Amino acid sequence: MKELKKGSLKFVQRYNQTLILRLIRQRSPLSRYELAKLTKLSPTTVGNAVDELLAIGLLRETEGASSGGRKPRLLELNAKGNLVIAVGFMGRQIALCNLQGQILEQQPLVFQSQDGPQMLEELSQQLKSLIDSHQRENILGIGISVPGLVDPSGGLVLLSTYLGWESLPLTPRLEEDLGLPVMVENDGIALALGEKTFREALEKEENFVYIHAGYGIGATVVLGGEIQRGEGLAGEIGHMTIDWQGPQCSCGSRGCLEALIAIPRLLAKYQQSTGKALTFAQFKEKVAGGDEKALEIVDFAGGVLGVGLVNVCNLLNPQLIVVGGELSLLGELLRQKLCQVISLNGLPGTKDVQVQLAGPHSGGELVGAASLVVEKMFALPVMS
Amino acid sequence: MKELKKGSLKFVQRYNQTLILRLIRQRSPLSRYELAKLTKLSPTTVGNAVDELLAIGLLRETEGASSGGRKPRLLELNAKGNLVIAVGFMGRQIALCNLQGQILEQQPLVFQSQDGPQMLEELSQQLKSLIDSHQRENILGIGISVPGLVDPSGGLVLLSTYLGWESLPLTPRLEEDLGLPVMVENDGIALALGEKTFREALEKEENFVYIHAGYGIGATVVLGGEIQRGEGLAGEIGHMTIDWQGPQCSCGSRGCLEALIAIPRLLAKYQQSTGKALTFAQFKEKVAGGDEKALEIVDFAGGVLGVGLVNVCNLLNPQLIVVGGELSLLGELLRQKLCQVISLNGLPGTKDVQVQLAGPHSGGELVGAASLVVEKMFALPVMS
DNA sequence: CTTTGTTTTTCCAATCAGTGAAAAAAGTTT
DNA sequence: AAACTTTTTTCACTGATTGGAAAAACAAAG
Repeated sequence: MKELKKGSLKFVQRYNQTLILRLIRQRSPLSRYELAKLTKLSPTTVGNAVDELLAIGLLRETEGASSGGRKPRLLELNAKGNLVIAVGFMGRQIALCNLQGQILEQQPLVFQSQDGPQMLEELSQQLKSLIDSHQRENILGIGISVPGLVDPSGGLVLLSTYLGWESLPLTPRLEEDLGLPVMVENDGIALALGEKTFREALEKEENFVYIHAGYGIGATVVLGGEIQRGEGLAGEIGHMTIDWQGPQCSCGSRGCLEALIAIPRLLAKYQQSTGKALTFAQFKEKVAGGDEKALEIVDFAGGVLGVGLVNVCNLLNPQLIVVGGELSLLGELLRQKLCQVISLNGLPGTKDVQVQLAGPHSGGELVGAASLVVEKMFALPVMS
Repeated sequence: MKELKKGSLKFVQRYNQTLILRLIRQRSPLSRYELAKLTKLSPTTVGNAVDELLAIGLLRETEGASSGGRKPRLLELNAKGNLVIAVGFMGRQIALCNLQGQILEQQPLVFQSQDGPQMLEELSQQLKSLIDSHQRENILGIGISVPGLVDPSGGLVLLSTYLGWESLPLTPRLEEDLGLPVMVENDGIALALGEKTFREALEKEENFVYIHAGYGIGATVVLGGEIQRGEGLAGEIGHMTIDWQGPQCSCGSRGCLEALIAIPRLLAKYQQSTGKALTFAQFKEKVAGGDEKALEIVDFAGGVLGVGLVNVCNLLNPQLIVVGGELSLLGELLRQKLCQVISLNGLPGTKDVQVQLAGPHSGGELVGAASLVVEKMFALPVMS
């Protein structure tokens, strides 16, 4: 049974306050009067909650135009005074974002030392100088996206071969150094959370799957508006069996998605049929240039990934699939093949799924990292 | 964005009341004193909530033994005074259950008329006589499990080819006739909900997948303690592609789970290799009798279903998989093959999943139907 | 310029759920 | 019978929401 906590009056207050905050994010600017109508809370309650949010500095008040009566005092997010630092270890970038997930400032994350735990010291230094160049009190927190296995609640990086980290208490150390809240997440989850957080303001997509396809293939599953982690390791779509008697995969199974269409496999396939060994960047150019063999391989990749997506759709029936990762750089061609396979092989009900590529507009790692902190601000409280 | 409702004081009260009710279900009998300690609510609050629950008749008070002080007045569920009627259209049975999901009385559901909407009238009659033979005020509601497409919130059966129903307003009609709350669900979901509801009292399994494998193959996904319906049609695991270039399936894809191991396929396979056409019941006996060809086919079915389960585990990483449906009658042999495939082909983290057969102990359709009503009683309220 | 009407915000008394401590009740043990 | 324990009830208090009324601020009409 879920660990259940008692309900209290304080909880109701925090809940309603968050409700108001979310409403303002979604449809700002709003007056107290409008908020009261929308939430069906009493004017008093709205007034008190707003006063508090103003005092904390989360909201900002501006004058509105009268529509024949007293001028409304419009409320909106105080974007300037609420900043978030985003750290992306995949792309080795660091950025300053606002609450809407817009990047205000960006700089590369550079390390003198080799990969390993000692990077932490340098990271801390670089963060410190970024914090000091702005007002510390305007910074809400720091979100970090790390490729690897992460324990977000403890703030640990359990294992990141890419960075040479193992059981590194990232969050506690930085929090002590910097005196600001710090949150870590796996890069895939951060990406999906970024999509969810900053899309939520616009539309309601409670059920979607974010696919990261590149050198490996993973997925992040969001159902009922919640990221689903299962017992901690959900989303390993890369080792889904598509071809029961297909080629052996490193995982022990046969015909896994990854064994068929991870980037190294595609490049190998290209080399097999043409004799040319390419990097992925070169391959991408071939595709853009209309190279026949390359297009064939994109078609193949789309076909296989499409079958994988059909499997996912049949099982979870999401409203949206976002395809990110390097493979998504292959562009519209890939997307169309995916849609084609889905509409051909999907079940009647499940194939109305939208397929989108996570283009540059779609945030990326830094926005995902920022969303770790932003989500907290707008998350409805749970009983405590 | 989720439709958000305001928080109110009344909500807190209802929430805490439910909290107490759930605690009593889980660890009854409990005294008010113990409840206050467990919930960390004040004695006053617990006292008031319990008084109300007693007044409604949901709880019962008994005398406890003193441990050196005043005798505790122990509280437990008032099982006798809170009954639920369960209707299972798959097995055509009707039953009277208590809040723990135990079946107290069971009778076949018989119809004079042919399949079709007119069955409803007869159902209503039979329910009426069952209600009249007990005290109406002791009956909390009626839960109905229907094979087919169901809209539970509207109480409609959208389509059930098996029963010859289409767009039938089942719930509204019965509620009008009988004056009791009625709930419908798809049979697969009801089964899974039954597992969830009556297991919750014992252990916490928030992430599990219920597989119904028989003439068709479906799944019900429970993540974070919530049944996941996606956009309405989740769980169609039967058309998951396992063998990319395998045999054509009726759905348009190739090598679907159903195309490989639905019961008709298994029987056909048996006929192919032995020339004998069997019913499933006969096939089951062959298996029990140790018939070599039959065992081979069970092994095959387990192998294929196992791959499907690995795919599910990799994606969702559940804690438990319950295999129900006719195929589960093949017993331990099948289960062991499934476990074997999972431990061979699963990823390191995801293969600690438990696999259980939904044996007769595991409730079944009627318990699932009953759980529709019971769940409502113990569900934590949401803001309204 | 004043009056009237509208829109928005603030104020106020009332309600109601939860709190914590103390009293009361009901036992057991010495 | 007295002392101690355990459990329940009582009571005065806090604090969040409520709904209505008053006040504030403004536009348009007279």
